[in-house]
Amino acid sequence: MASPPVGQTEIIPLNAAQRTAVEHLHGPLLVVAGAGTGKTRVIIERILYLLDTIPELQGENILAITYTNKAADEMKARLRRRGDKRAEDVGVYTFHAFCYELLRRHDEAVRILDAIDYWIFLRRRLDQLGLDIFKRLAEPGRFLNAFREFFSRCQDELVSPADYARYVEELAAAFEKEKNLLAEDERREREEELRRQWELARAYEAAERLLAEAKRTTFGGSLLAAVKLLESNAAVREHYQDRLRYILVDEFQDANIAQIRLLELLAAKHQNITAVGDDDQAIYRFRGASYASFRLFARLFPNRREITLAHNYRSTARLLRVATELIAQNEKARFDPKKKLIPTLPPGEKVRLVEVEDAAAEAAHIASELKRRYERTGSYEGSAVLYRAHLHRNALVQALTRARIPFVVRGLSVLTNTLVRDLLAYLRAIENPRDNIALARLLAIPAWQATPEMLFELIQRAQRERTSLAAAIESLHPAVRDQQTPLGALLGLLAELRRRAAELSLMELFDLLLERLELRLLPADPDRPSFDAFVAFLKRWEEEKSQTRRLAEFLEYLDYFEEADGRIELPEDRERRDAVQLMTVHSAKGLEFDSVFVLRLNHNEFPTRRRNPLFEFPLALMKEEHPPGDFHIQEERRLCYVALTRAGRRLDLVTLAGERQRASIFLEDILRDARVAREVEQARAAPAPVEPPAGAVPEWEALFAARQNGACYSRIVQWATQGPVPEAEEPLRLSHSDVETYLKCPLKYKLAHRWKLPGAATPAMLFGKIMHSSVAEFWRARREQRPVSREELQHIYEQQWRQSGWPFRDAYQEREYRSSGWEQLQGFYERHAGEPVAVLELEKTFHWPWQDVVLTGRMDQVNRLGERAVEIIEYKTGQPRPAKKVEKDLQLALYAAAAEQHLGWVPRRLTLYNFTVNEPISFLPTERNVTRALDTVLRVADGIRAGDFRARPGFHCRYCDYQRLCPEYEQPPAAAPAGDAAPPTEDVQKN
DNA sequence: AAAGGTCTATTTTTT
DNA sequence: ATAGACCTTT
Repeated sequence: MASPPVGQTEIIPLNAAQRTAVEHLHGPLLVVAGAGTGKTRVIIERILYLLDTIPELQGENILAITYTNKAADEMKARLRRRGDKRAEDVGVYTFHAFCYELLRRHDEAVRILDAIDYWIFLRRRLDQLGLDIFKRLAEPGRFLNAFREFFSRCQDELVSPADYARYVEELAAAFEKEKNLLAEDERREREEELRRQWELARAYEAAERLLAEAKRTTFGGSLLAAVKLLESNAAVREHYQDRLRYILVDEFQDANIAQIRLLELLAAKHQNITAVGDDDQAIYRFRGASYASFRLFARLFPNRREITLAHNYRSTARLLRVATELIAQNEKARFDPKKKLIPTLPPGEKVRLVEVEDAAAEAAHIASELKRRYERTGSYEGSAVLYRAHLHRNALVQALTRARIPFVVRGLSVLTNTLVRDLLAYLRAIENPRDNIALARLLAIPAWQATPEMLFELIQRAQRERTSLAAAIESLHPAVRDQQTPLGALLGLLAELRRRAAELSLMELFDLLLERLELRLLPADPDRPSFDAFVAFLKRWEEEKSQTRRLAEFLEYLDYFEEADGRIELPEDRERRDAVQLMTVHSAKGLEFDSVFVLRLNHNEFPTRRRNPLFEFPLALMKEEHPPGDFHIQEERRLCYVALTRAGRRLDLVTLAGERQRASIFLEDILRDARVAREVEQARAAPAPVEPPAGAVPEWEALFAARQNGACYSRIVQWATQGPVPEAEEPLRLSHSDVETYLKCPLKYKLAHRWKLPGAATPAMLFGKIMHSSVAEFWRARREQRPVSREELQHIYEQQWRQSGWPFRDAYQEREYRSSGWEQLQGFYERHAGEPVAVLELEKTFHWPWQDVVLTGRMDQVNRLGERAVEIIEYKTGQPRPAKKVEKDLQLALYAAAAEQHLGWVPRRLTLYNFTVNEPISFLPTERNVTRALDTVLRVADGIRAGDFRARPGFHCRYCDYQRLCPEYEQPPAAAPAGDAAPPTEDVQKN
């Protein structure tokens, strides 16, 4: 428990229902135990009662199953406390740990891959998955998460690759029969869908085969395999059936079909199975939990006994009244629609419902409430803030940091920690001397004594000399070679470690790095837990996952890890009690707090908007009936119920009431009945205090002050948000891509175009360049009246590849790009080889002074159509866009304007030629679109001149090079805990 | 009322 | 990239 239990302690005697559940001896038992009714206690007491009552019963005859390791550990600890050997021997497992052990008896070598490692496993074997429709050259891993989720869903439902293939065969057969009766477009649609299904079935089969060959399995796979083993192997089955005389399952509402089948098999002989849970708290449907686990249990064990625990020992009566009213709206979907919690505590305070203007006001409100309570009680213990999605906490984290309120965030990746990011920057700069982003980060570490101005100067020089930042340092300061200057020392350090990287393992190299940096963290350092988690991650990789143990392989792994949305989480912080707990509602399940805030109770936030998976698990394969009503809202409502029932004495609900915000339907649920509404006190919070300037977190410098030791703690985020900016050249020069970059993210524009810090090239960009220059070569020859044969074009193309090289590591991607590029070029050749040449310009650049800016650009090709009439052609690689989108394309509209108003042409036609489809789209931009494009340019110019460079996080961040420098992805340093964090005892020398 | 255009935000999590 | 919500136009 995250706080001392407010409810029933073990001294209070069991109530009648609890006692009946504990003392039930023979046959199946279903315990429907609402929130706070002492369900874990019943399980423990029941195990102890069985051991006491049946003398010949051994610990190993009892199996207790939970969902999380944490729950299992807690149960073990409570059994151990009994000090009874038999109680200690009771098998307490998670479902997956149990299956894993079962499988390992038959194959010692089997290992389980978690979701991220499975993603990486598949990513490295993409070429063997037989992908065609679900192949994306620019983003090879694009569909892997969807695949992984789908495979896992299949396994939850006990559907093997062979089962799925059979299902698709049936679909195909049905289609064959009907297809002559179908209208043309419907037939085509069905064919299309069938091909997708075949590919899905093939990929599932291939993925499982690859896992088996590598002696790996997944969580879902291990469950399916365990069930198959028990079904097919009588000896194993009977062994377990004999041994397991009593089986108890906690949180049964979250069981999926495979887990229920497993239990059925294990309990077949003795039938002594106890399922405990609360269907109102079923919140894991999205990962396969059955719609109706309780109903399935009832069907499998018709002679079960059923007990309902209704007395709640956690929450005040008022609070329960509100929570109960909410969940009652799920009526149709509930196992027992009438179930109600019975309060045992006094009425207590009213539930508070507060309307605030926006996210900042929400954060400010919660922070000031917390502060008020602290002033009253002298502690932050026992308070939690719960939210639906991690994103909802961002403003709050800032507000709490600013207010110096200690807090612990669950599920935060240490990859957002400044120190960890710095160490990673060192590792990256060691591995790749041309990694400018990493080096920029390092330059902002005080120990190296660089300034933003120095960085800008270096960037300029690197650009002029077409080299890396590191090379620019050497050429700017020849003195660095003798390592007398701080920058020289930095380069020297990187070079030394780079030399050693060949012979040292990752951990050896990392230790050497720490030694050189003289990084010393005191046990009480707020960064200690993040640092430790990071080191544990490195170790674990080296020992369990790596082939070579070398830095290069690790960085490849880490890139994939991040692409797969992997997080390195802090172990749960049991020590820091005097802190507010921030977590998602999901991770709050099973916990209780004296005081709970639930935030963002808004339409489309909580409940979240409905979203369907890319690959829907087919209804036809589902082994259970679908529940009535709107399942999404029901599940979200259960989640909200979980949130409300975490609270003991105080519950604060917060909703945004800004102009475009609607309240959550759950608030309506609660307020609909006037008698319940009376238990809620409604208020409107004071307007939010004025926010500090964009992106600024003023206290960072103060928070850094305590961390002066070691050559770490980069100030790059402050440089990026508050530091000086190189003077802009006036008039401002803007290309279409500058404009688009600024619109996407002003901070990215600032770093890429004002700082001019170059990001890394991407495979897609390289491919685009190769295709463009191949075509330009082709037209250049044609313009000179030289016919070009297909072989010559191929020669040109291959020449381009040779010149560029492939600086990326993914050989599969290169192969695919290379062959697909040639195929596309041949399509282009078919179309244009015989065409008369009308090329007026190739790669025509322009600088058009317009109003107070200069518009720049480069037209791929301009064809002559008449006296002054021209066609402007742009070539594109990658996913084609529909014609409608193309017609509003900013780039082409600007080119049209430049052609007409600056180059003296009459653009008759703008053509976008996409290589992928080999189908040009031609149009003439409307007056309106041109005006709009030019307006956009002016708007952007205004923003730039006003110095508005706020980061705009979003979808595009995924492939943004500057993420490693971005304030949106870096947590402010934690406030040092008052008092006990002594300053470093020695002033560490800085290199 | 329907259609089309524009804006906006893109989960939750265990093993 | 994409879907859904919301806004505008017909």
